[in-house]
Amino acid sequence: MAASTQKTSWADDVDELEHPKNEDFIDENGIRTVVEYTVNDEGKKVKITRRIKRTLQKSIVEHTVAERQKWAKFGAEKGKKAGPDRATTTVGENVALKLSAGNKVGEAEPAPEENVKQQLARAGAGKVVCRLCKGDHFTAKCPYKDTLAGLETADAGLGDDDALHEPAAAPAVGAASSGKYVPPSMRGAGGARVAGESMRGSSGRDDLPTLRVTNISEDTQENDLRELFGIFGRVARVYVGRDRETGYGKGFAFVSFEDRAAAQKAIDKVHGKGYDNLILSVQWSQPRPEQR
DNA sequence: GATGAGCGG
Repeated sequence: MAASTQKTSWADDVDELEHPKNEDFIDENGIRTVVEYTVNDEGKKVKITRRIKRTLQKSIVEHTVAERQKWAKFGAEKGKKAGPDRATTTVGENVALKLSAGNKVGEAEPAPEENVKQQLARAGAGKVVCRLCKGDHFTAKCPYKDTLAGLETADAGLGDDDALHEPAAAPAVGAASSGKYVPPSMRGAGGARVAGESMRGSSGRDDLPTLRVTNISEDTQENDLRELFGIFGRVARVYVGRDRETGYGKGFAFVSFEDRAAAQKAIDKVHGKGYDNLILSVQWSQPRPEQR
C-alpha cells in the first residue's frame, strides 16, 4: 500500500471524461443559472439548464452556520477565499419539506395501470385531450365540466354508460351505496348538489370581492398586505404580482376579502393613503379573463 | 403605470 501520490480523486476523472464543463453563474438580476451536462437513459448527452431566482428571505442561514462560513480554509483548499467554490462544491437549495395527508411514502414503480395512461398520452402526443369529454381542450376548460366533473367519482359505482347518457338528471343517491367514499360536495350530482354549488363549480373563490392594489413597493410581501387589509375584515387571498424571473414585485397586488362590505371599506380607507412612502391606489379589480 | 399562476401528461 505504499502508493504513489495520487492527488486527484477518482471522481474528478469521471467528471472530466463524461461531461463538458458545467457552468454556474449569477447574472445582474440576481438569477443563478446552472448548466449541467449529463447522460440520459439512451446514452445521449443532455444539457440541463436551470435558472434559479434569488431568494427573498433575508436570513436563510443559521447563525452558527454563518459563523462557520468565516473560518479560514485548510487542507487542499488552504488560502482560498471564503465561501464555496462553485467549481468544486455543489451548494444545495433550501428544501422545504411539505407533509400532506395521503402522502405516499416511498411510492415505488408505476403500477401496470400506469402503462395505459402512458399509452394514451403517447397516442395523442403533443395534443390536448380533455379527460372528461375527450375533446381537444384542457379538462379545465371543458364545456361540460360542471356536469361531468362530479361524475368521475360517481361513475365508478354506477357504470359509465348510464351516467353519461343522462348527466344532469340524477345518478344521485345511488353513488352512496356503492361503498366508495364520495365527498359531501360531490354527492347527488343532480339535485342535492345545488346547495353545495358554492364550493366547487363555476362560483367559489373566483368571485370573491377582490381589490387591485397598485403602487406598492417592489418588496411588499403578501403578509404585509394581509396585515394592512386585515383590519377591515377577513382577507381570503392575497396575490402579489411579481416578475417571475427576479421575484421582485411588479407594483401591484390583489387582495380578496370574504366580505364585500369589508372590501368597500378598505377602498374607502386605504385608497390614496401612504404606505412605504408611496401613495396606494385601491380599487375594485376587474375579473380575470374567462377561466372555467 | 401596472389586472394573477398554474393546472396537463
